[in-house]
Amino acid sequence: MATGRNHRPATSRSRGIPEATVARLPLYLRALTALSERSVPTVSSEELASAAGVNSAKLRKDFSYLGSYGTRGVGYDVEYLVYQISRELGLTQDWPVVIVGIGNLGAALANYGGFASRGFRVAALIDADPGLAGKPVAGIPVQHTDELEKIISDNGVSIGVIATPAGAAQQVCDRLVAAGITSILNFAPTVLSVPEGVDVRKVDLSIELQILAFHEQRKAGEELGAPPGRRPGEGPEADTAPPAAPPAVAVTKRPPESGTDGDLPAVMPA
Amino acid sequence: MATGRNHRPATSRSRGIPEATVARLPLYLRALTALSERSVPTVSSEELASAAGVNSAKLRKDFSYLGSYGTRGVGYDVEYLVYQISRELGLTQDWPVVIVGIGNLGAALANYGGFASRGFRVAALIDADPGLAGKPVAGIPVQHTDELEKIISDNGVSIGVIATPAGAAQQVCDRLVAAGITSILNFAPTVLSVPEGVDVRKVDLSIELQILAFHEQRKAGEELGAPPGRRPGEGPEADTAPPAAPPAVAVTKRPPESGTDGDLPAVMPA
DNA sequence: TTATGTGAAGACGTTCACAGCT
DNA sequence: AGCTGTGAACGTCTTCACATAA
Repeated sequence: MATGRNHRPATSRSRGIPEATVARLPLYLRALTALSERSVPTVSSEELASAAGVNSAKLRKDFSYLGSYGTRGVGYDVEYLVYQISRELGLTQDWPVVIVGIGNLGAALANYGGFASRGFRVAALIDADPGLAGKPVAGIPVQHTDELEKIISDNGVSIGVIATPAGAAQQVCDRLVAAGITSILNFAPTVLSVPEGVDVRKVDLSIELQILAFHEQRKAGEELGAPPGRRPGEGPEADTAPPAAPPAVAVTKRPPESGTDGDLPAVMPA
Repeated sequence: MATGRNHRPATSRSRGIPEATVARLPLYLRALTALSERSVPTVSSEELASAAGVNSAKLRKDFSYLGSYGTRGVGYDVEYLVYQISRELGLTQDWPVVIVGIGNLGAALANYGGFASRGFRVAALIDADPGLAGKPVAGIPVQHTDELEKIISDNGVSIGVIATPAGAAQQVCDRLVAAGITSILNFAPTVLSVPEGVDVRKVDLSIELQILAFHEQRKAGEELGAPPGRRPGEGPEADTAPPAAPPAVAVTKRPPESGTDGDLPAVMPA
């Protein structure tokens, strides 16, 4: 997943819903919402599972953690399930959200339809660039970073989205946390450190691509009838026997490590 | 995760690297690259783990799948590890990527620094809007969807990024796959169906926020000294005893399901 | 008869704790 | 003396298969 935890040992508390299940509830909810809009009254675990892209046993097990909301021999009532899952996820209440860092990505997030439609409300857009201040993005005027603390406390915001460059992320994070935010969605390619009790999830483009590249590489290898598990690449690789010893300055071949630029999300400074 | 699988039973092939480990390699790589830029020659599992935000036992176990690249009593050679991980991930080769759907999000992706810096090269930007055709985004001219197949085969592209609205995603996906793409990173909030052998990973904003909301809701409950596992909300909830029976049209209270708009990424049509 | 709900089995992932090198 | 590498223990997630209910 393009994704980070930050919790107590997962299935922590006695009647707690497993983390893996929580992560799938939004998927079910989306599929159910689509059915609801088509006025489909009931759905079987098989049908719903296929719409959500999981298998039906998993789906039934997931739902069993929420309670017994189905009817044997029939299936699940769509409207009822939509409501139960929404409530379980906390979407029956309103969640004001602030987005910090209004570059291309921040603007994309601000415009994101899925926000408004599910209990989330963009309460404010914040950027460090004074030139942006006052300019509306997605109909919401951008405010300057100086206002951050005030905005958060005035609006009772508890969820923050960080879409700044990597270099600014930890600092922004600290201010958000100090201002009372307890859940953070981080788009900057950095590991954020936060105090106990604050949740961080990360979305990291570059990581996702690298994972794809890994599998892509394997595919290319298998095509050529390579022995299982090892792609052909440039020889027997992790050469069973320990490498000729970690050389002081590598067996390199790598390009000169492409400057300092590193990994930044596409944004203006914030 | 913000993230989806699509593989054979995970640790499939005999000497295969566990999926969970693969997902962490990019994290280690980033931390190592930072050390490399600061010319740090070696690093211990403890230090590196802390920089990557994992614990050291996990990191050592992960590395053990790659081979024995460390030196007991000393630690790991930074440059050497950077190279080994890069190679394992397939980043020593060049991966041309196409981005389909050049709205705010697509533009953000095109500008993303992390792309270029790690073996990925934006080979083309594609959008369905004829008005965009020819206009440069991040220095690359946008091309029309009609050219999709040609672009992919001419450039030998095997990785595609979908940043279109949900409605267009499956169709774009089908064309990408037909044109020969075997790895897809999907930003559209839809379940894509693809043939065997094609990898899909998804990044889904709305899902991440919903997961945060779930935990946020729990926190709010616990503060008030609620019994473990159940937030106070609006009564004893999944009321232990089966619900008064799945009512035909729900116990509702839900708002009128906020239009049809649903969940779209913030983009222009593509 | 049909489809849910769930124990039990199995696969996978993480953590522990220490043997083995340097 | 110090830190890696890894079996073994443990926990979590998935899948199976069937009893249970409509």
